[in-house]
Amino acid sequence: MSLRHAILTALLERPSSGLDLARRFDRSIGYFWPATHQSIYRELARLETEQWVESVPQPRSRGRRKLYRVLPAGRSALIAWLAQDEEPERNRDALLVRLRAASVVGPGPLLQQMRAHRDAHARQHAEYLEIAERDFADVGEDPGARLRMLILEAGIGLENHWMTWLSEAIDVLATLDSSDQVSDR
Amino acid sequence: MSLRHAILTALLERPSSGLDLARRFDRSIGYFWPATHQSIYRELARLETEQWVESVPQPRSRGRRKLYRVLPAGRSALIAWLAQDEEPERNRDALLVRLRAASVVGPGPLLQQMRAHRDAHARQHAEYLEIAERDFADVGEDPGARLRMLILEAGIGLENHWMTWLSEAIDVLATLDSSDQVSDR
DNA sequence: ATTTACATGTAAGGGGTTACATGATTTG
DNA sequence: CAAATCATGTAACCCCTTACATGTAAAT
Repeated sequence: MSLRHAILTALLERPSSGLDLARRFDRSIGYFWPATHQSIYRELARLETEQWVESVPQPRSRGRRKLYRVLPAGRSALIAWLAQDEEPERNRDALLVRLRAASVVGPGPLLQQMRAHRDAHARQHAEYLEIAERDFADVGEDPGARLRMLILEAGIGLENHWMTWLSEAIDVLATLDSSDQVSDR
Repeated sequence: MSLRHAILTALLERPSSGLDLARRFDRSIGYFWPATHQSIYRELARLETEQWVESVPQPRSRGRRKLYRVLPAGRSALIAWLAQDEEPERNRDALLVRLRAASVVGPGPLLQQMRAHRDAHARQHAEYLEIAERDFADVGEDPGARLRMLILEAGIGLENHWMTWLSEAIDVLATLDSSDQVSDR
């Protein structure tokens, strides 16, 4: 149930159209709460019926652009949501399922895939570092910026963890593979 | 689409009833692919109609216990799935959404929650370490065991990342809070 | 005018969660 | 035999994904 709160947050930072939101998600909040334009539009519609946001049609603009803005009730709801405490959710990780399967039926072409994952995480890591340099080089005293920087650091650490672990895992798998100790049955 | 493959893997490791599977999930595969007994039963039913598994009713046992076993088609399907490469999926993380919201409307009682999260991750970390000592103290040469150990190490590293990051984040938040630089509007 | 790009939406389906329902065997 | 426990299953709902559809303005 976090999409609506992510949207409220983004709209508080800057009133936007649905598509703008989708684009902004792709390079910030979407890193830890991915959302397509479809799900964003759906949620915006709900938020509007609940009077948590309002929309103003923008004539003389492309398409049927509408600008969304958070209403006081939406702001209150966001603050109320922050006050609820929730358990840490367990994340699903298909790669670990695959590795577990490999421990039973043999690794097969998994080594390749883990290299691809390692590279993907390395790319994401690099992207985060770029953002850090570009947006947070001199974070200063602004508390909002320091919190956003914290979030980015969570992402950096996470990618770093996966890069490190995947490198080690790849080494182990390569050894097992070459020594042919894992057969297919 | 990984639940079925997680189930196939678990059943290959040991033929089980649905409830047994659910219990085993809670202390192994479920760490990275949580599943309730309901979802497991549903998936088992599907797997059976596809002839990927078979079930043998167990009379003289409690309830209407059925023992599930993987059929050759299921084994092949699992191996085929291992051969497909998939992109790393983006994990959703509500806590980071909350932190982002906090950067806009103020942290409120978030500090408390982050302490709770830190403790929860510390507990999970400790649990993983126990498992490592109990089950992998002398992992030896068995390739299957080494792969399962790798998976555990991924979990340990992950929990470690969150413990570390949360500790730092808590420090930063505490500073911001006490210096009252984040107001509620 | 037609095409391209922008912008909002609809529809179908999948997978998971939660709450509830039912059947069968032990236990007291 | 009643209650507790084990075991399987149903139903409703929610959110997300994917593919498709429609409307409006700019570009050529």
